[in-house]
Amino acid sequence: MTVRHITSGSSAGAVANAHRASDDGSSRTLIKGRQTKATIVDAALGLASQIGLEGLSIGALAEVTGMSKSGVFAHFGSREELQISVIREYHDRFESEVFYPALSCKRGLPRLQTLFDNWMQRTSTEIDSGCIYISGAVEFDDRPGLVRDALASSVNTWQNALQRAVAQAQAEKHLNAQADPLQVAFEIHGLILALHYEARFLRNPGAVDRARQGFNTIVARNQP
Amino acid sequence: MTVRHITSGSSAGAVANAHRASDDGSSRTLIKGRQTKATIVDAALGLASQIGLEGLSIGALAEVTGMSKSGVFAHFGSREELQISVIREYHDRFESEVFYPALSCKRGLPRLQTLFDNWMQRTSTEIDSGCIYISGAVEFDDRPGLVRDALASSVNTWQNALQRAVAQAQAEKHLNAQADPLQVAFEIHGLILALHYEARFLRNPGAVDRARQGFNTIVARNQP
DNA sequence: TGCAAAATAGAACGAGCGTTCTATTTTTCA
DNA sequence: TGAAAAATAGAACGCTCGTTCTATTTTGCA
Repeated sequence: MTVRHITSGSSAGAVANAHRASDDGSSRTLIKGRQTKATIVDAALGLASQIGLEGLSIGALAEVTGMSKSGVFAHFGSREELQISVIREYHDRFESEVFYPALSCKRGLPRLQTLFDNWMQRTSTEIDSGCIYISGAVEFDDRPGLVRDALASSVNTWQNALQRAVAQAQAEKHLNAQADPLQVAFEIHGLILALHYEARFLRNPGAVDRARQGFNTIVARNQP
Repeated sequence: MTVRHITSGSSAGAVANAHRASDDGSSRTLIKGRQTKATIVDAALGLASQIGLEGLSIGALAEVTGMSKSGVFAHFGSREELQISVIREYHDRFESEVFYPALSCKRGLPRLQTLFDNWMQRTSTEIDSGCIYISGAVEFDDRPGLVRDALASSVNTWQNALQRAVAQAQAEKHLNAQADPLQVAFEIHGLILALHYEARFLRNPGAVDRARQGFNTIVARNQP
């Protein structure tokens, strides 16, 4: 099996950090600064998952990591770059927790099913750490800029992967070829969003089963 | 036809405003302060629809309405009360734009269809004014307090109304009685959320048709 | 080991925030 | 019309924010 990266090859071009912020992934030696940066981004992702990318503050981050504000700041050069770093980190984790593991399932419906299960798991079981693809969309739908762009880019990448999985299930004759993969992906996305809404905001414990049943219905309806 | 209010009768008990903020709806004479408050809330709703309830600031509101910060503030006594007022206003408008008009359609599937259409309209065509039931859920899912409570209460009211409409469609033999109204409402909610996400964040113009098609599919599947 | 470079700390900045206080204007009603 | 009440303005508060500056410490490497 050819392991295909979720991203379509475009490496998004390593924007040079404005200040003296350490560059990403070029050198081989893992110097101290890089470790620290990783620690900060990890903490930032945890914080952003709870209170959102917009709620992320350098002061709070400094307190959590036990550093000074300026010490944290120096790694990014701006709050915007910090937010983008968080999005990149989330993208990587999403990829390695949702997308990659599904590649070991055989192409078609099994893989699609696993993608959905993994996705649902991320959305629901980690009940205290929200999905920044969802919260970020709400926060940045009216806020143009680099953060929004990074967010939309990651989401598009994932949506394409999902659509591809649906199309593959059709190609494998697991799903009816009549169906529009975009429509199916749209409806699946809706189930995840409803799950997130009901589980996280309304604290409705039955939401997971509802989402799963919705998925099963979609599959059953598009049986070849 | 008995016009039933969307709220289940509980008037939520007119919490007395802390300061000298004008009380709501008791007196008959429409004194100046009440008009001004309505103007402020209207502006606040517009602002909150764009940048969220959390993004709402009294300073910005003062600028928009041409008043002083303290002049604005005095009407509410706290930022929290301002946010709650905005939620109440949104609730009323949602009720009168989505719920009430559907009551003129005959009970069952026609009414359910109209509810969905109106709901979709609010979510999509007013493309530059987001739904605070959606943005608010993301902003307050980890923030306990009166604002969250007010939001959840309004959302629950509306969800109950939607579930009732589904059950009525079953009672009228327009939909299969086997189906679980909660499950159907969940899936419809997902369609609206996906519509909001794709139309507002991803700027995908085809989202309205996708949502409509999703609804039609749900109806077709649950045909008696 | 020593020296340049990188990483971090600490203080300070200007701005915006919600809120409080007091004064002043406007409205209401007998 | 005039006095009481309500509405509004204006200044100031303590706080937090992102950011900038200058030291100081720590690291990496010849």
